[in-house]
Amino acid sequence: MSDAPLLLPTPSPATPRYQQIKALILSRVASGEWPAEERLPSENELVKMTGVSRVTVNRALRELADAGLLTRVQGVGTFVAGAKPQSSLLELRDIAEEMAERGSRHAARVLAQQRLRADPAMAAAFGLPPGAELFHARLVHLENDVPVQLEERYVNPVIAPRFLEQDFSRITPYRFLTSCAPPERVEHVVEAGRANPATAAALAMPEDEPCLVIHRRTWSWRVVATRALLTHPGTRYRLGSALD
Amino acid sequence: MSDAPLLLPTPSPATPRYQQIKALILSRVASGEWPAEERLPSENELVKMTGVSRVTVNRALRELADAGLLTRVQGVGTFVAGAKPQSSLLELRDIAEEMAERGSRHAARVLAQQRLRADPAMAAAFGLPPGAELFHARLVHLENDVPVQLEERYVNPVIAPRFLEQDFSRITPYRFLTSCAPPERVEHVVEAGRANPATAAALAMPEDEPCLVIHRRTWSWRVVATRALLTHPGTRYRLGSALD
DNA sequence: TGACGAAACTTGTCAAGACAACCATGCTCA
DNA sequence: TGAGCATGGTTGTCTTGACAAGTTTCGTCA
Repeated sequence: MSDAPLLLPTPSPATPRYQQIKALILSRVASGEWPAEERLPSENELVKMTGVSRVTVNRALRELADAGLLTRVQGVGTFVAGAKPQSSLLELRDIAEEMAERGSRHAARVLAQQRLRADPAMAAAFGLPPGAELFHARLVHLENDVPVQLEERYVNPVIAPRFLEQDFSRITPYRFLTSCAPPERVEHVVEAGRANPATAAALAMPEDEPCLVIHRRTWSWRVVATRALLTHPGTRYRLGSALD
Repeated sequence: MSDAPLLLPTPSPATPRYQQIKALILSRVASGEWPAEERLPSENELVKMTGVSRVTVNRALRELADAGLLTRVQGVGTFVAGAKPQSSLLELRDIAEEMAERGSRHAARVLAQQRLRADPAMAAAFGLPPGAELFHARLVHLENDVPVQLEERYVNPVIAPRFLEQDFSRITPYRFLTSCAPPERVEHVVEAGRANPATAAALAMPEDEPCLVIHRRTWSWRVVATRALLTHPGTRYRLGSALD
């Protein structure tokens, strides 16, 4: 058993060892090598495998368990947490940040970015006259190359005049917009539906399968700043939210 | 310097020492002895004060910092985290108040109100040991005599010791609980499902019809205060809310 | 006076060893 | 056969000791 390649050869200056252990575990779980309910090697085995001390292995496993990825039972072992609500997707917080916290890679595919004129329903949602100009972007958020959210974003030009110049594969609309105007009020409507052909194609899911749509409006400076329709595959989703 | 009274004299069998350190810090912060922005004693000073090793002090401080109660700066020190800087984004509203604003009449039917022991999943949601005691209430909210929401409410007894004595046909659990402890953090999980027989009967809806379930956890004083499962008929629901 | 640098102090991390609490297994003994 | 116990393996926690990395302070030197 070669124990070298499991960790970076030299104590990498930037990332502590317990983080490397966490990344190691995460990668094996993500790759399917250790499926759900699988029992992990014991702490002592991981010590032999990685060459670090048991305290370090323990800290890595404990933090992953605190985060909900693992389940630990004293006297028995450590297990990959079952398929629970744990595919937390979108948040009130930045979706890219959330993924980063989970150790996932975020990417976004921009499908459209344009100005358009509000139809009566959209105009009413913004409190603007019908035909008023709005900005619009449509993008798909990917977690480790898997599509997890379709974002239809409508923006009041008054709030973010430079919205159309942004590169949303580099900065999420959420992040850009909150930098333009802090949201003072938020409204959410949750809707259970089924994927229409366009949605199914964007999210790489079968047509007519169940999905959840979050309608979100945010106000800034007393006017409706943006409206987002966030579509997720499946019947369950975590609306993260928000602390202090 | 007497170091004895700061910690329990004997290594208390149940609670580990790092937990005792955390409780010590928490109590001083809660009592106002260490106000916001105050600098805490250094790790080495806490070692002298408490008699435990620095690793143990470090773990206690690190976990409190992870929870957001403290701020740590390498080379400088540990500080009590400032007061809640910004507002909560998702405001919770009392369902009875919402109805009043709409000019509807609210009523509630209490189906159960009891104490129970947490199964492992519920215990995990609360961060309590399995078998811990919880309070529970099940009630149906009526809008103009029409059932609109089935509320399954689980409560951490520490937060609301008198929960079982309340008459929830007169005051909503939400209203009572927010009077006990202000929520500082909220988490929502949305789930689309179909009504099982019990739910259908409670909401006077056909069995197997679509419904939306909101799982809501709220934190107060850094612990999980309550968990609510709110079931609504239909495929659309306005989560509400709010402001600064 | 001003710039530089050493020293002290802080937090961040890791190692090695130890004991306790808990669980599963298998063995012994009635 | 069945109950009870010993044993080994697992996680949970703690201590001592150490080094690294960051900040502040203050003294020294130009």
